[in-house]
Amino acid sequence: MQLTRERIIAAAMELIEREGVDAVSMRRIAAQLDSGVMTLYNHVPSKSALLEGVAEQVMSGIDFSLDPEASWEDQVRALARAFRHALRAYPRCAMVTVSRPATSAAELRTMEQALTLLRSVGFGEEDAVRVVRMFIGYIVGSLLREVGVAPGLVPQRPLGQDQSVLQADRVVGLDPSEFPLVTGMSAELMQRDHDADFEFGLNLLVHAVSELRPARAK
Amino acid sequence: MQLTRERIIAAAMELIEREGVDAVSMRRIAAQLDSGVMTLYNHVPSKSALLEGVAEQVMSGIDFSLDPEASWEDQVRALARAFRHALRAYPRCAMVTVSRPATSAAELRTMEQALTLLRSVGFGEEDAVRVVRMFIGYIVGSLLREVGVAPGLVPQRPLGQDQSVLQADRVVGLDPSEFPLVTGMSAELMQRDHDADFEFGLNLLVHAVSELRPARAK
DNA sequence: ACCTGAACACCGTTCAAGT
DNA sequence: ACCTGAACACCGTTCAAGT
Repeated sequence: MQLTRERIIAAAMELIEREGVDAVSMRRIAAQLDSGVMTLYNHVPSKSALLEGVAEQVMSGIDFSLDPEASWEDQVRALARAFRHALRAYPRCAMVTVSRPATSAAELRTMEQALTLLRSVGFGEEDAVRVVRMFIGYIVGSLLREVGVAPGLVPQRPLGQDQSVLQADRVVGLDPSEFPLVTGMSAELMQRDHDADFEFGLNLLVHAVSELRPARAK
Repeated sequence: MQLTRERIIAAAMELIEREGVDAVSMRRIAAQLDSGVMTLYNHVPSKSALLEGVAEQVMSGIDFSLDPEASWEDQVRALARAFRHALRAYPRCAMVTVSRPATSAAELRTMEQALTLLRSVGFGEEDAVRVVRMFIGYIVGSLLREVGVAPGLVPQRPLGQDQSVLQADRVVGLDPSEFPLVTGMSAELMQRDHDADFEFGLNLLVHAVSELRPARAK
């Protein structure tokens, strides 16, 4: 089968999801595709360009279809959920995506869509940008934690079977007198309904933003 | 001069800030400390343990001193700012920090402090955890973008002089008919007052959380 | 146009050996 | 207790050579 940029990106994404970014090497991808290492370079200029392709692939998974009948708050919610949904489809690839500058068309489309929505309901340029950034910050930050790589205690079953990740469950073993709440609430902290948590924060944000709007809208 | 864990971590942090995480290698750190590579392993068990040390160092920079006279909203704000402040002191090391599970005492202390504050003003266990996570999500997500590695358009002068980062300025060159707002607002999008942006979102969040509280407080 | 092996300048870490 | 060089099994990428 012919080697293509698409197949190479797909192989990289598979490998990232299965073993993590650190396991990705041009040599391993080539092996997986039954080709020589150097063959990859006929379709992809470098490893970092390949990872950029992965990022673009992840972001192109965002479903932008909005219900124009819905309230603008619901449209904001839908957009935020679509972003989150695309990232969650490939959690480890999503980490790669949010760890590099956004330059691809797929990434900019998200920004464009969000700005359009906010401008259309009366937000000024400056506030529109700030609100979008706040939502992106929240969505990305939540996902980082959820995937188990950010502050806030490691939350769930690890994605891989690496011991390095498994050992993260050691909230037990903390000094309860130093961390009474963390130890006492470890059940709360460890096993979470991430979707419910996300909706909780999303509602707070939408509510906050919705209170902000009328004051500035013409 | 004697080699110590502290000196090794400090050298790693310097290297990370100057050239980025990818430039960090045990060999380069050793060279910088005028020692053999293997000497490092007498003080640090592995490279990944070394990076965990970096993360702990970053998190230990959080200043937890709160004014007990202040309103709880102001205390929440102060805590959020202290977290952000510590991360911004070493932006590239902060990226390393938020990219790995939080297990160190310094990291857990942040969670403990935040939970204590929220519980003391009447939030239930579940809401306290959710609120803290929302703030962490926002702070971390904002910083990711601000440092220039997350979606939302590359914002500022790159930290290093690498061409790979410099080329990120190419919002010019986009098709204005496809991205009218992004291209039209590129000035807004590119040069930002990050502190003002952060305070903007922080205020919205605090306001949202403050509206949530009375409904549940006893 | 597409493929490729050899080679180069790097990695992290094990091990056996030094003081 | 602390240090270290050689060696091993890896990297990404250049280059010259093949079809």
